[in-house]
Amino acid sequence: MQAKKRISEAVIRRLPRYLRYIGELKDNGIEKVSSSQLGEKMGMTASQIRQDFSYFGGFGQQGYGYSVQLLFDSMKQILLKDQGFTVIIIGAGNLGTALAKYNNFHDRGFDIIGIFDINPKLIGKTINSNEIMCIDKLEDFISEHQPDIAILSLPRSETKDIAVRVANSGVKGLFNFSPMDLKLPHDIPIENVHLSDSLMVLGYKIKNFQEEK
Amino acid sequence: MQAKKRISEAVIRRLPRYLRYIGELKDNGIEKVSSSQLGEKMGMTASQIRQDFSYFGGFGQQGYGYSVQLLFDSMKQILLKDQGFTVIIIGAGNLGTALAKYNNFHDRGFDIIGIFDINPKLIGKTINSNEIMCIDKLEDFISEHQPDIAILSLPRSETKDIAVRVANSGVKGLFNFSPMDLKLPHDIPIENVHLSDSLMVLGYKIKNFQEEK
DNA sequence: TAGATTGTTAATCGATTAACAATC
DNA sequence: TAGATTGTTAATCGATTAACAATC
Repeated sequence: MQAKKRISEAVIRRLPRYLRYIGELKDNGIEKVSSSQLGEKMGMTASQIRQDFSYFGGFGQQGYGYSVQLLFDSMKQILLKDQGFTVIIIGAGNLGTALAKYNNFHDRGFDIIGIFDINPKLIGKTINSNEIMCIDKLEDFISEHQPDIAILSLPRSETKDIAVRVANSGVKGLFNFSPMDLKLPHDIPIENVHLSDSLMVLGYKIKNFQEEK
Repeated sequence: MQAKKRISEAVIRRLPRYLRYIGELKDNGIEKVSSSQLGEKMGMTASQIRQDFSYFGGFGQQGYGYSVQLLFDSMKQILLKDQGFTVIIIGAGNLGTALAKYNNFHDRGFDIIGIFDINPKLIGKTINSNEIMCIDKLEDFISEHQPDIAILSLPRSETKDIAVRVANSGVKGLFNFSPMDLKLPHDIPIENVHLSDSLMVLGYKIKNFQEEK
């Protein structure tokens, strides 16, 4: 086992991808895999896979490879808390609703336990057995249920204020969909999903695709 | 102007972020900015900003800095085609609908010109003046309107097939929301948005946040 | 002109890949 | 045991930062 060092952002971002591929192997009843087989499948070098896994202690056996089950369990343990994570969604517009109904979150260990909006027409409605609550109840709900994560699917203009409120109340991380870089006085992990940024990257690549060949 | 070399992925991914910040300066009526001012604002080094801009020829003047207007126009020109991009959305479920209503795409130069679904209950409905069409009409529509990009907001099981169909019909890039890595026989740009991967990264960071301090 | 700030080259840092001894 | 494949160290590659001559 390698000496414990800080895991780089690049490595962290590969972990969910490992989990997906290993889960697939498991679902196909495959019991063992070598770093070169997995590398082939994932389009990366065997070396990088072994290097990445070794940051967490290494899960393999020389001469054999990796047990898919062990790899899967280890990766889950690295990424999830024992009970998974609890999540609230703030903003029950189209995007918030879509996210509330998105089953992949639950399947990957993220449970939505509350949905909030300011619009009286939405409050009281139910999405996947979660009743939409008035945003006035945000602080009370958080202190009672201690959700780990708040998903912010709000208009840009509301995002900063609400982010400060949830961070103040003790939420541990933010998942932000507004097209802005949230800067808070609180030092907590924030994951931004900038859909139009991603689309622009795609546009750039399309534009420059032909001439690069 | 630096010799023309391949722009790295890292640089490309920063471009939309530059555009956002420069647009903000412009909206605030600010006329000039230096690399160090911009770096301060964006949380990056002045050196990186100058290096990045120089890949595209450099837009500044020694001793003065950068004209915000020129920077904005240049960045738009680098990222967008003259007429912007045309986009179709395939899959008008919750996520597809949310994306169809998401105004940021339009504001950034991406115009949605068609929406498709397989569900007869949705076909004929209208989202932002786009009527949802039956997926049977996909090929005809594409050959008539030549959209640049297809957004795939489909069930995982449908994604691969539809991706192949649109790529065959001449769509130039894919924006995929299914939790899988699309591998196609066609060599075209694909941008994956893996929401649960991002959420897992956030989970990991939350889990490891305290002990790192 | 003097001061400021660029664009670019060189130095550093970090991430990926290669190599190989350890060992199952 | 012999063959295979890991975990880890060393080498390479690429990206970021620093330095500075060019020049507005």
